[in-house]
Amino acid sequence: MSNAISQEMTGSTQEIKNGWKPEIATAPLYLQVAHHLESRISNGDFAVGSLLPTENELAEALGVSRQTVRQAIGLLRNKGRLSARKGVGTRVEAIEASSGSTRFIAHSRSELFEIAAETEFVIGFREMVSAQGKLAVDLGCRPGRKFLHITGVRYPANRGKAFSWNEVYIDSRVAAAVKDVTVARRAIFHYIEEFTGEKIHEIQQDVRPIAMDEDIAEKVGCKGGDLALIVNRRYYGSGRRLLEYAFQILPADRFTYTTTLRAET
Amino acid sequence: MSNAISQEMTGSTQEIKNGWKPEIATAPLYLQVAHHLESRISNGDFAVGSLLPTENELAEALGVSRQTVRQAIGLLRNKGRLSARKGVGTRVEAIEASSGSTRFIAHSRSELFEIAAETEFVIGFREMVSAQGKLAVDLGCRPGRKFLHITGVRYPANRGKAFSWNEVYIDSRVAAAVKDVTVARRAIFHYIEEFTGEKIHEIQQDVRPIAMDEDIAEKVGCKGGDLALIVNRRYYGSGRRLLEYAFQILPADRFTYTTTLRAET
DNA sequence: TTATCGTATATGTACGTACTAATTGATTTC
DNA sequence: GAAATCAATTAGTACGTACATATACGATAA
Repeated sequence: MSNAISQEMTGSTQEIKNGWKPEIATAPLYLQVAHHLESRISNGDFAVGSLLPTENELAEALGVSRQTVRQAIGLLRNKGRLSARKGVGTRVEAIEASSGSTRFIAHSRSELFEIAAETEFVIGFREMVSAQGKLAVDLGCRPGRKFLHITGVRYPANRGKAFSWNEVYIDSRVAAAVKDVTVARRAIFHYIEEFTGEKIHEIQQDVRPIAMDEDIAEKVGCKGGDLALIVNRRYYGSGRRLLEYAFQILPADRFTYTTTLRAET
Repeated sequence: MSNAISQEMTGSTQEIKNGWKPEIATAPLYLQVAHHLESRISNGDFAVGSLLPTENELAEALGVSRQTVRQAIGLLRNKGRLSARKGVGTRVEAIEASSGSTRFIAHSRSELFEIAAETEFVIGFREMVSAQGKLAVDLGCRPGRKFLHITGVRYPANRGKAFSWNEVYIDSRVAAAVKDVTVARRAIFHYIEEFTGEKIHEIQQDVRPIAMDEDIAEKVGCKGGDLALIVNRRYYGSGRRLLEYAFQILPADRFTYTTTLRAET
């Protein structure tokens, strides 16, 4: 054992470069390394377009094995933050902010967190409902199950122009998780995870075009009949129990759904 | 060295279970294992919902290390074919064919291959064009660059109802790759890769809603003004050279864009 | 009968080594 | 000067080990 954690524990005063110091056994090491690298990138410590230190250098500097560094780099490559080429090195990539329309539809669970953190969901209405008919079908449950129904508008964190209309259905068993929330600054399912201690393992998301409804259009500042995207999400806990169902309506002229597909190797 | 490749080379007649035998050093081992597992899944050899043999069993049966098996399983987990739980095992997951509307928008490079293989792109029109104005902007190149412009309709492999209108722009330097193609049964960028020997490393894709144009509507069998999704794709070779730009228009009532977001751990 | 406590088993994490292969840049050669 | 060659560098692949941790199940005790 020669990594920085044990050094920390044995009271060694040797300082790891750039002030990094591993946590005390919360997250796995490769995740800590990934977060560390990510923050140093957004710090500008590793410039976009430049090459990262080599895997061996990083491993030595952070006091972990090269495998662990590779695992961390692998995560960031999946997210598009890094790209690697054999014989060359690992390059810091720009986060594509493709032409004007910002990315506000998530491609991963962690991105949902980030988006939610940058926005505010102002809850305007809430009631308990019993799933019947189309709703029961949408929720994939038998009629009669109780859900907390919440509606509201999502704003950028700085309270600019509203950008989406949101409706959320939460399983009554976990609805207490949001009973005191009037303005959500985190993802709703984050509240649920915190409340139950259980992790949302899977989120199924689908995107469809619709024509904007008259009164929803008014709430998000556009005209009825305008083109929009509706994003449906189903949140499943362990054993594929549906804990939350939500949909979101985004004006099409403001938002585009962008993805980057990469070669595996 | 005790894996099945070396056994093969030394002429050992020992037969690996289920007729698997590694190739002679073309693809990396973990990819071969991944493909092997995938084909056995679609064979029904590993039933959906059941647990795979343990990593150690697979490693021994295939004559590779557990690490290699894990790498292969990791790929298939990313694709959603498998899911693993600590202390339990690795489960074969169903490919979600969510309620009626088939998935015809790719989420990964390999999925583009698969979709293209299941469909036919019937080319109806082709000409050389010089990028000007909006096209130059869409293509992100300076005006005057030459492209081969191809348009046509994409059908299911069995030649049922048309399902999308397609337009493709190919960099003139590689346009020869498709000069003899009138019906494409593979992805266009696959022809380009074959022609140049260079791999398309990155594909950027964005999805937006539009109202269906009158004459395009006619070609895919729906009405003008109907809701549709337009999928733009930019194909980049090494050094982010744009080699191909394409867009595709899909009737909204037939197709939904579905994604599954999973927890990292 | 119910609750609790091991124990076995599975994946997850982390380390190590060794070698392969793509790329770059300097050097040599024509 | 241009082309071929070689050496150094860097990520990729593949193997090994060991231990951590979540889960299921059976044995035991209340």
